[in-house]
Amino acid sequence: MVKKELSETEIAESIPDLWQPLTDAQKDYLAQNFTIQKYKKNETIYCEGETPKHLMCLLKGKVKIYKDGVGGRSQIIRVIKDKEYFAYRAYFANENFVTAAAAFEPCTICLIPMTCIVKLLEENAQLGLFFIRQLSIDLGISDERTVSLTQKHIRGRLAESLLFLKDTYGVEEDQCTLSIYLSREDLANLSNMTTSNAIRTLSNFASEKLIIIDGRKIKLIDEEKLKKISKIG
Amino acid sequence: MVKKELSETEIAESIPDLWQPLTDAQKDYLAQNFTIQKYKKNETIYCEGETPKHLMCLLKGKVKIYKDGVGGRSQIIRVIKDKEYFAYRAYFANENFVTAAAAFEPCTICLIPMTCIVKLLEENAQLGLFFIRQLSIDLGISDERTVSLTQKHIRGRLAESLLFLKDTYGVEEDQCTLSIYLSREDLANLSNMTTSNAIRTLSNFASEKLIIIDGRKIKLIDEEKLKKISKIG
DNA sequence: ATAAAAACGTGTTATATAGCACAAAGGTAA
DNA sequence: TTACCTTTGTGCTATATAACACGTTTTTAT
Repeated sequence: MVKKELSETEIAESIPDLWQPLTDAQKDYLAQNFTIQKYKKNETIYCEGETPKHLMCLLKGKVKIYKDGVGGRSQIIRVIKDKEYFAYRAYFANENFVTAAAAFEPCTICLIPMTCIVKLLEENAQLGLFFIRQLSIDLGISDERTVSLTQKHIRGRLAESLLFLKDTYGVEEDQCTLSIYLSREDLANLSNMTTSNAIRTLSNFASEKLIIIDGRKIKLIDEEKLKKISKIG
Repeated sequence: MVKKELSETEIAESIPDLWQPLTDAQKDYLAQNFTIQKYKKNETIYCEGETPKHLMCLLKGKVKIYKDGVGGRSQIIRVIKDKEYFAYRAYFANENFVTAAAAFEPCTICLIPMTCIVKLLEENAQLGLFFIRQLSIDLGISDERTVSLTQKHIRGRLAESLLFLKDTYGVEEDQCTLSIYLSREDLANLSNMTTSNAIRTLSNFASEKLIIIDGRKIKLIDEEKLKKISKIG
């Protein structure tokens, strides 16, 4: 494995939204206080109940935020792609984590102590607006998701998840293969259904020529139809 | 109807969390820019799809934030009690409303143009922290709720709603009658179930002596048992 | 290379909850 | 009062989806 250390500048370029509103002194302060951490595939990043200490920025990889509910069933709440921030909500709400986070793939994460962030927030209002915007977007998504997951039928929920994965992580060069290869179980946990129903429904979509499945590789063929299925529930 | 105009000071006292971090000049600015609006019982406050323009602070009354989903089913996303702020999320996310709001009871609402708020935010970092905190709390609740509504069984969801209503709106002098009188339909929409199942489950709780129902009046008798039912799903 | 363990796939059954129909009660308006 | 509409309540039926069991394939570890 080639391991290249990321330079300070490279880090900064990776996290422009947060970095940009800062003064030079503030940038310096941040640069002196972050650490880099690597996580293996499927490794837990934080657990439910733990006390949040750092703002995390995903520099490389893919992360799931999930919650274990009743009867061992797990629900994926949201997913993180590179250059996104996470793990800060609970700190701001003055709570322990109510969710857990794990790496879908090998990840590189930049950690910044929340105390540093709060210090910067007290002197830089633009930074505050950055978090307000991010939290507002996430809250809207969460509200939409509550209704989708409770009211749509299985086919609608799975179609929605497939489209959502395309939106979030994009596709490969062929423009239709999802760039993320999830297990059937993760797909089920994302879509609020059992693993067997995810498998069955995926097969149905394939025989209806809406998608092509090759192991964990999923090609979206008829996106319009999938959107329709997602919409009508 | 006795109509008493609220004085500036009274308004200010009603909204301390937002008011408190402001300088005198900022308070003055706010005081010159708010308006008061009254809404009748069941009146719509804003609709899905509309463009948000004002921060709203509920001075008096009770409000539901809801979303109409597939097949005419409505889901109550959250409820607002007096002295709480709402309607600002969509503006910060630069979206139109994805939810609607309506008055459970006659309401008095203070409206502040979001442009004013943004102006204050740019010069007052403490105010930013207020919104960050509020959004963070709401996002946590929304995440918890997603899992509850999808994974718990009917009894668990209804028990949770009853306890939630007690937490939010409190009880009357007898210490057990919920201070809010909801229709069975609203109770169902809060708990993600059909009206008939809300009625049935409520009756079951009553015959199990967990609650006493008298029309829309609900007394919580065995709160411990309700908590247990809510927890195990 | 081989064993062990995960993940995947499929058929069958069980069940929670939605859907529907209809009656009774309560509130509202003329 | 009468009529009317909404809300509440109840029984029955239909159905979507979970649960289970079991075989096959793929991945991982030794």
